[in-house]
Amino acid sequence: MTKSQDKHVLHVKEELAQNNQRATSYDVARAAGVSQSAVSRCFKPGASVSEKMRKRVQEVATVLGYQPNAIARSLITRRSNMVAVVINNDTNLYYPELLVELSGDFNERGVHMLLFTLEHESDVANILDQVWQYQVDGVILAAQLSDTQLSFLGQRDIPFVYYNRTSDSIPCSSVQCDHFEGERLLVDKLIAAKRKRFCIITGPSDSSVSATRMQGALKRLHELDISDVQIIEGDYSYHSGQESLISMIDELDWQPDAVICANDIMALGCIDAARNHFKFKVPKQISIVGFDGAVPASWQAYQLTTVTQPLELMAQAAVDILMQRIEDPSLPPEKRSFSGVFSPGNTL
Amino acid sequence: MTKSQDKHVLHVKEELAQNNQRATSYDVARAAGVSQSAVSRCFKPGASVSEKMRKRVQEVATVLGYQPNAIARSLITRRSNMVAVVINNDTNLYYPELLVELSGDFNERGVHMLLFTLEHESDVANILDQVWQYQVDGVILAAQLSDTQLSFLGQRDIPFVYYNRTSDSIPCSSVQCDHFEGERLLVDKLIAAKRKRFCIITGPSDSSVSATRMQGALKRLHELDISDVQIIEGDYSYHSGQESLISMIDELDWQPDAVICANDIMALGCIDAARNHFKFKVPKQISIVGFDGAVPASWQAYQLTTVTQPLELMAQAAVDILMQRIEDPSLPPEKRSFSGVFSPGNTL
DNA sequence: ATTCTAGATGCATTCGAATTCATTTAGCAA
DNA sequence: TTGCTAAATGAATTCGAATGCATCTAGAAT
Repeated sequence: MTKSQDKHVLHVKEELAQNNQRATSYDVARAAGVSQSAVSRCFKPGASVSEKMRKRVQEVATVLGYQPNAIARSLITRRSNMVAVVINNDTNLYYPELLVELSGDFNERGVHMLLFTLEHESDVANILDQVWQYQVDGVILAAQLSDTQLSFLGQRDIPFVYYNRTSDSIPCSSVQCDHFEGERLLVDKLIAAKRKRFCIITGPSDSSVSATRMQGALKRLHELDISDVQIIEGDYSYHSGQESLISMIDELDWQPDAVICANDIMALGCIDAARNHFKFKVPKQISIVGFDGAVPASWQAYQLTTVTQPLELMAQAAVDILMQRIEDPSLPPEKRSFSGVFSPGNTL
Repeated sequence: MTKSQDKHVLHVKEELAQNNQRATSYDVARAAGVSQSAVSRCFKPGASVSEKMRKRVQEVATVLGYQPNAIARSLITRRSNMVAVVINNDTNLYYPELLVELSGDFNERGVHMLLFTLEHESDVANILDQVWQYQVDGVILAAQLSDTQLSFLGQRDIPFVYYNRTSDSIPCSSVQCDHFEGERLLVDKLIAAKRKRFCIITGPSDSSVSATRMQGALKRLHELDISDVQIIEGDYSYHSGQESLISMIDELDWQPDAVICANDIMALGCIDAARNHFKFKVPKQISIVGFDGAVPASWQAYQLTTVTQPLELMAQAAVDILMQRIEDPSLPPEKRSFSGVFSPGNTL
């Protein structure tokens, strides 16, 4: 860089500083004595620019602290490089690994995550408007939507992937753990352990995941001609696991030797209630199984027998499917299902 | 709406559908027979528009499925209504409530969260570039940054708030739990329980939170003239809690009657190791305390004695401080500190 | 009826980068 | 040296909404 050029650059820099402005591609162009198009091209890999130009522009850009404005770029390219992740509160509380994994996978592809958490189901409509306004390239849905809401996305041609959920009436991409099969497997294990009196603690009634799991368990029990089954509704929380077992035994007067919980956290509550409230030996007097492979389930105090969701694979698959559909929107919906992995534990 | 107007609107709608295009404010204007500015004003609360106009435009907008393009708006208003949340992986795994709380608070104010998770500290620089490119209005930092990196934000006048961290050399806003005091309190409780032989399991060496907590504990022990203290480095994980206690006793040959863990999760690992590996009675033979108020710490199997961070208040404070500085960037940095709340538990 | 004013509306410009198209330059062969 | 091609560069336009400014309208005051 010659001295006079250097001066020129510094002059532009000072000018920007005075007006408290960010450097734009025009500023860089002006400072480097080239056109704005040239600057733009220097930041696009594979563009037709001479080595000299690229070096010069990069130098000036560094001095001015220039970085392309992603917002302006999005406007013209019609690609925001942002995806929305819609997740209900519980999902993040019970599987915090999901967000971490998704975030890592997206970042590797230069895609950014706009996070929407749902407190109430009623917030969904509002959130979909936001999603639409922010021109996200795609959406990961880890929350339950109505068919109407799903079709909102479909009609507007926003690629999306359902995580651990699906819709029967609307064609859509999804990634799932095979809850149904996993739960069948657990029932078989309980049977093998000579369990006779079954009890099921479900998740909240509006959870499709819970519904599928419980159907799997019930179907298998039915196939095996077992009808001694009590069902009680929980809400996925540790506390509800405790309370459900207690009211099952104390109020419904039904003493099970096998408890099937719709998720791990309730199973842990259940174990504690069995041990502390009823002084049961687990698994000697009562077997307890969960579903998920939550981290605390493997802690020594519990060592829960459960089926682990391959969360990492599932997240990767969701990202894969979504990104493919963003690249090529004409791709048809795809559903991927992963088998859960049996984790023996010590409660069966 | 007259019949002919209706027809006109539908014509525009069809045109858009054919070209597979989103409706813009121009389309709405064209369909409604008004100017683009008018449409824009109809979506701005408090703008000077007649009731008739507003109604007409809203009608047409609904038919065409028009929503203002947030990207285009950001470009002209220089406000993206997005904030970046930079969080290291562990933070979300150990306190998933934080993201949920932040997200809720921001959404209430119509602000959206761009999420960045950090796997390695080395990613920070890269992420700061992204943050800059996306023109976020502000940043919440729940990850450790170097002073150089902090000053990157400072120089560029991006408002930011440090969560549970601070910098001594760079003036910055922050929200913190008073780790130091909280830890002193725990020491006093342990002393009151007649504990003599202390052991400390720290977090990773680069964690400033752990450092502060441990300083608090050590300072207090020192004041009380207790020098029988062994220190071992953990990494915040359950597993490292277990291992640390085991190697403390088996390898360092130091049998403590009080264990101070830098966080709750390690304390839980520690409890399990004490009970299962060493067959100790907790708290009869050994006291164990943590810090955080993590959810599993209160489970019946553990009932950990700990100090709970008022996470909700802290998140709200962080959002408050940040939003204030976004509205008025001339505001000086502000630091808010919250006392932790003693949670008695049953391990002391 | 005339003047005045506040409110409503439209025109034209702006934000910052990408891209098409036309033009220039450089490199090489003849 | 001339002619040709491919690469490099710049000018001009575009994306979609917001806004300052000028103009127009309607209702009130005279």
